[in-house]
Amino acid sequence: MAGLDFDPIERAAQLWDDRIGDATSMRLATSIMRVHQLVLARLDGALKPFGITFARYEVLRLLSFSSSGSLPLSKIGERLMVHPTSVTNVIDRLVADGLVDRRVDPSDRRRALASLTDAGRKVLDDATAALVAMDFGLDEISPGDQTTIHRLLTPLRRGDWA
Amino acid sequence: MAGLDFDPIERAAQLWDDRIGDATSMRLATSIMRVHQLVLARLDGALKPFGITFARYEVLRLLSFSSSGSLPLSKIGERLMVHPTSVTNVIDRLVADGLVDRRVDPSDRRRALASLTDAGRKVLDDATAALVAMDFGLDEISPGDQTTIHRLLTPLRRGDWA
DNA sequence: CCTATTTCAGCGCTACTGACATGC
DNA sequence: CGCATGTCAGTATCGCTGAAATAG
Repeated sequence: MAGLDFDPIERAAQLWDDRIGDATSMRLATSIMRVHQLVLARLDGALKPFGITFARYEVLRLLSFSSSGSLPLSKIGERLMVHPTSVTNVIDRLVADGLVDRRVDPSDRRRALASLTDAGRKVLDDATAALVAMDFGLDEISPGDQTTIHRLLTPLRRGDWA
Repeated sequence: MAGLDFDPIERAAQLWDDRIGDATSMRLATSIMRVHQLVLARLDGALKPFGITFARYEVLRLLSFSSSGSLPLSKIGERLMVHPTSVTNVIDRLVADGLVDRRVDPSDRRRALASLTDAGRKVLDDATAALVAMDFGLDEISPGDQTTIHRLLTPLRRGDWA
């Protein structure tokens, strides 16, 4: 299936180093693309039995963490760094599947408030157990290394908050 | 614009730790998703003036690195970990833009060989300069840390080659 | 009037499945 | 015939732009 007998990123990095120059950032950028593709496929695969994607899982989780139990769509987009139209789209599907309720905010009728249904909470709990059981697709990395990677990546996200 | 005054991933990790358990792998998985989104947007933004995406850039680069100057589409998919139908799609667009030539392999007429055109080589060189100038969107991370992250992520990709 | 929130239509991209044609 | 390579049709997901409706 794989067919390769070498690390394709390392190979590309060597050629880059020979012909172009320092390959450090090119190598990491390529790594990030591939690791994302790999981990996302694992997460979506684990969530498939529950009929949700990882993007939808993140919305369910965010709703379950909100103190009031509901959040306006704009807040969801802010927290998850998702475009407003994409939030509408994701919520639409979760509502259609009966996992989320949408209602108008009485205190500001421009707003739409989303909250978990009982079915949504059940799916969230089961999905969470599945993800924890597979260590979020990261079990080849030790907990210590996981923490290190997260810490070293944080400067990239610095623009996400004040 | 951002509106947040805290690290949303760190906030989610704290709540996770309180209510569910160890947040190490959940935090890194979420980090990977966000960092990918961020870096890809930077790369695609830098490549937009050249009319290509990062996915197409990777194909151009791979072709330029091949010793014979051309590669069968199946090989491209293998190396870049891209689905066969996606390879066809990407090559179609590169051919339409005049950056890649496609011809039948004389030695095995099932195969399609892709190679760079002169225009493709020019775009590749200019695009490479632009990406190097922006350090592949990773300039908030020191070269040493970039190397460390890449090394610690590698076990995840271990299944990509024998 | 201006602004904030959300929705809608539409476009572009990538991924995948299943089916198919072609050639080894 | 089986197998490999590639294409096509169709579906799903997400991302964005531009425009509109509604409400503060």
